[in-house]
Amino acid sequence: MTLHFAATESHHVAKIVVIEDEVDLQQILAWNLRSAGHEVFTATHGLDGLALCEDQQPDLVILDRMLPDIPGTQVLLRLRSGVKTSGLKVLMLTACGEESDRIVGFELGADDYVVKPFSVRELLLRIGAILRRGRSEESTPPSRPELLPDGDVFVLGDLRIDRAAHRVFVGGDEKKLTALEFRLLWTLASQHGKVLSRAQLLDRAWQDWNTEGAITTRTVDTHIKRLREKIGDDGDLIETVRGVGYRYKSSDLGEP
Amino acid sequence: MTLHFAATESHHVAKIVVIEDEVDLQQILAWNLRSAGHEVFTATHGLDGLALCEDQQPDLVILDRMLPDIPGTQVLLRLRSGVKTSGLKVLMLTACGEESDRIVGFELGADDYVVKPFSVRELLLRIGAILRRGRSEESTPPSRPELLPDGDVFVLGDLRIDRAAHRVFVGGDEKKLTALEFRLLWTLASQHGKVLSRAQLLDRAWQDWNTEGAITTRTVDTHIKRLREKIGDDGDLIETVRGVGYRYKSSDLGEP
DNA sequence: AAAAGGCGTTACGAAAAAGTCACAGCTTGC
DNA sequence: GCAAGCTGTGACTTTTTCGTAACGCCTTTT
Repeated sequence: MTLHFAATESHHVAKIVVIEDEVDLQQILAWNLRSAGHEVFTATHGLDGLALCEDQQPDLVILDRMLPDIPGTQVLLRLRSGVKTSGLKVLMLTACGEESDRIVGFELGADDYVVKPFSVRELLLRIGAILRRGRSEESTPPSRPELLPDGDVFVLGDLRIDRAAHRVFVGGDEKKLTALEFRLLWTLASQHGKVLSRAQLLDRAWQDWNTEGAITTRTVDTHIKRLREKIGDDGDLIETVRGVGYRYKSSDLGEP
Repeated sequence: MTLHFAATESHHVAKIVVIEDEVDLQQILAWNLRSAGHEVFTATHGLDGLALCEDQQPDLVILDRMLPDIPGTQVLLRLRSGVKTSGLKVLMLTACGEESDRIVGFELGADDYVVKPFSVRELLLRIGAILRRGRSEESTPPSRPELLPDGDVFVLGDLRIDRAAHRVFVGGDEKKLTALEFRLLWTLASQHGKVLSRAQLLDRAWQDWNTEGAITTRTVDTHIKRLREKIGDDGDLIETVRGVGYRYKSSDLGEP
C-alpha cells in the first residue's frame, strides 16, 4: 500500500514522469519535485518513459528532447496520439540554440518549452503554472463557446465517458455516478484489458484525494460492487481476476 | 498531433501586426497566421510596431508585454489614444506570473490576454475569435436585444446573455445581475455541458482581481445560490456535480 | 471434506460536501 | 458623508458519500 504525502491547501500534488538521460539533471529535478510534494517517476530512455507513462498515468511529463534511443519529439508524438494519456501535460527540455526545435515542440503540443541551461527555480515555477492551468483546462476568460470543442469523450463499446461533462452513458442511458465511482470507472476503462490491482486502483482513482493515509484495499471491493450495480453490470464489463485485481473488459479480440 | 491552421470558409482575411521580440515565437506566429491567409507584418520593438500600425492600419495587433524599448502597455496605450487606429483589436501576450499586468492589460483595452507559455493552437483559436467578433464594436442599441447580430449575444434555451449590453434575459424577463453574477453565469453558460470546478470558476469569473487563492472556494457556493435565486433556478439550469463542481445544463441531449 | 482465503453483499456510523443564512467590510453613487 | 448595494466569510443545517465491519458464498488448498 502506498503512502501519500500530505498536501498543503493551495498545493496540488501531481504525478510526474521525468524522461531525461542526463542522470545528474534527472536526479536534481526528481529531488526538487519530490520536495514540492509531487510523486515522481524517472526514465532515461524514450521508450521506457512511454511505458512508464502508460503505467502510471501521470499528470505531467518532463521530456528531454535528446534521448539515447528515440528523439523526444517522437515521444511527445506518441503521447499525444494515445487516447490513454489524454489531458496529459508535457514540458519539453532542449539544449540551447536549436531554433527549429522550439517550433516543432510547440506544434506537437508541448505545454511549455524550456531551454537548457535553465534555473531550477524557474522550471519549478513553470511546472506550477502548467499544473494549475491543467486543472482549469484552457485558462483565462471564455471567448466564444464554439471554440472549445470537447474532444474529451471516451467511447468503449456500449460505454461512453464524457470527462468534461463528467457524465457516463451505458448503451445510451446516463448513469449517475459519484465522483469516486466516476474516477474508478475511468481508471479501469482507460486501461481496459489490463488488470489493475486494488493498490493500483487506490493509487489512481483515489489519487490525491486520499491524503489522510491508507485505505483498506477491501474498500475497493465495495466500490466495485456499487459501480457494477450502477452501470448494470454483473461481472461482464468489470471482470474480477481472483487474487490479482479487476479488469475492464477489453474491446480488442486479440493481438493486432 | 498534426495541426492544421488552414483558412476556413467563412474567413475574413485580416491584416495583422505582430510585435514580439522573441524571434522564434514571432516567426511561429507569423507563419501560422500567413497559413491561415492573413497578411502579417512583424516588428521586434514597440516604437517600430507603432509606426507599422499607423502605416498599415491593421485589423489586429498581437503585442508582447515585454519589449526591448518600451513596455507593451505603453504601446497599447498609444494605440488606443490614436484616433487613427480606432476599432483596432489588440491581443496581449505576457510572461507568466505577472498577475498585475493582466489587470492593466484589460483595463487598457486589450481584447484578449494570453499568458506565456501558451499553446500555439489555443492562441490561434483566440485570434480567430477576436477577428470573427469583427467590427461590431460598442454601440449596441439596448432596446431590442433580440435583433442584435449574433456577435455578442449568446442564446441558450430560455437564457439570453447580451454581453455588450451586459444584460441577461430568462424567458423574456430581464434579470438584474451584479457584475460578478454576470460573469459567473456567462462562464457557466458559455461552457454549458461542461463541469467547472470551483477553482476554475474562481479563475475565470473572478478573473484578475482574485490575486492568489485568497478567496475561499466556498464563496462560489454562495454566489451560485444567489445566481440561482435570481434567475429562478432550482438546480435545473445550474446543476451541482457533487465532488466536482457546477455545470450549466447542456442543450445537447448528450447522445450522438 | 474441512479449512482457509478471496470476494460479493449488506448495513450503518462518520465525515465530507453542498445549501442556507446572517452579518460585516467595502465600494459606489448620490 | 451617507445610504445602498456588492462581496466574502463563518456558522449552521441538510444531503450525500465513503469506509469499515460483518456475514456468507464460492473457490482453492491440504
